[in-house]
Amino acid sequence: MTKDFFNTQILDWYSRNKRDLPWRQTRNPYHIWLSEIILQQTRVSQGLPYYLKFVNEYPTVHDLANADERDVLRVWQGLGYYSRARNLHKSAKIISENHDGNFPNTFKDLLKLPGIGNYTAAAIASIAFSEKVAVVDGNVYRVLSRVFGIDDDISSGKGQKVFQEKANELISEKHPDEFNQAIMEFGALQCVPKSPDCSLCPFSENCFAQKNGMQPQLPVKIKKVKVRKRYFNYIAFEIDGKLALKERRISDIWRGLYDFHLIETEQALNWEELLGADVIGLIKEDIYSVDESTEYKHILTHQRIFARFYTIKLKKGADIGILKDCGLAFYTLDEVLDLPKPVLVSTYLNETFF
DNA sequence: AATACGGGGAG
DNA sequence: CTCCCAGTATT
Repeated sequence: MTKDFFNTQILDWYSRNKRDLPWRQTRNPYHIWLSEIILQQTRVSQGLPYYLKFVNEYPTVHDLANADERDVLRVWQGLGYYSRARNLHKSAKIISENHDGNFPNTFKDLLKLPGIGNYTAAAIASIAFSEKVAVVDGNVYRVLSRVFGIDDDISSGKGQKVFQEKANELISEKHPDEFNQAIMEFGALQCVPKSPDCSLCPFSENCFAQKNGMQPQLPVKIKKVKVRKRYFNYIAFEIDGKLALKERRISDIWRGLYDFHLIETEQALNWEELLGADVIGLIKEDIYSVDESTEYKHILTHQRIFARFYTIKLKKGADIGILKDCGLAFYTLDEVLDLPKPVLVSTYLNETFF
C-alpha cells in the first residue's frame, strides 16, 4: 500500500466519522495539552468531563500555575494516575514562570516538560503547531500492526521503534495534525480491539489482518500482569465532628491524596488483632465507640485491595497528640469534602457520613 | 529493560 | 473474569 493511498483513505474516513469533541475546536496549545494529559491511558468518555472541569476551573495556564496542588488534585480526583495531575501542575508553573505563559512549540522542547513523553510531545507539536511528528499510542499500534502485518511486540523497545518509524514514514506531509488525529480516531472507532466490523473498513481489501484473519492476534503484546493482593485496615478517628486524615507521601498509589490512618497487613485481620499490632492500642482507653464497615473490594490494574474501615469515635478530651504524631490532622466534614481523596475513601465517606 | 501507577467500561 | 484505554517516570 502506498503512503498516498493510506493518507487519502485515513483522512477521508476521518472527515466522515470524527466525533465532535471540544479539544478539536481549538488550536490553543494549553487546551490541547490539557486534553492530551487527561486522555493518557484514559477513554474519551471518561476524560471528557474532566477536560471541561479543568478548562472551566483554570481558563489559562497562569490560573493553573497559581493554584494549590491540592486543589488541582481535587479537580483530578477519580481520574487515576495522579502523577499526571502533579506533573500538569509542575509544567504549568514552568510555562507560566519561565516561558512567560508561552507554550513550548516544538516536539523537542515539549519533551522537556514533566508529564510529557514521546506521544504527548508529538500530539501537541502536530495538533497545535502543525509539526510533522507522528504520534504512536495504543490506537496506532493496533491500526498499523493489523493493516501492515507488523508482529513486533509493542511492549518491547524494539517494537516501539518499529512502529514509530512506520508512523513517521506514513504521516501526511501537508496535514500531519489531521493525520495523527485520524489514525487515532480510526483505531478508537473502526479498528477496535475486539470484533472490528471490517466490512465497512476502507482498508479491507489491503489489510494484512483482514486477509489473514489475524485481527484477534494483532497487535502482539507480550505482557504478564501480575496482580497484587493488599489488605487495608483503615482507622477513621472522629472527635467533635472532625475526622483525622493524612496526605499520602510515600512512593505508592495515591501519592498526594488524603486517606485515614492505614494499617496494611498481609492478610485480613480482625479488630482485636489490630489493637495489638498498632499505635491505636495506645489510645484504646480514649475510644468511645467502634464501628466496623463491611469489606470494600477496590480493583486496580495491578492491585486488588481489600479494605475495611473502622470508624472510631473518641471520648471528649481524648489525647490526640499521639495521632498528630502519626501525621494525622483533624478536618470538619466540609473540609474533608475539599481534600483530594482516592475513590475508595470517597466511597466510604459517602456511605458513612454524607 | 522492567516495573509502578487508577479507574472505568466493554465483552 | 480479561483486556485496555490519545503513556510517563522511575528503578
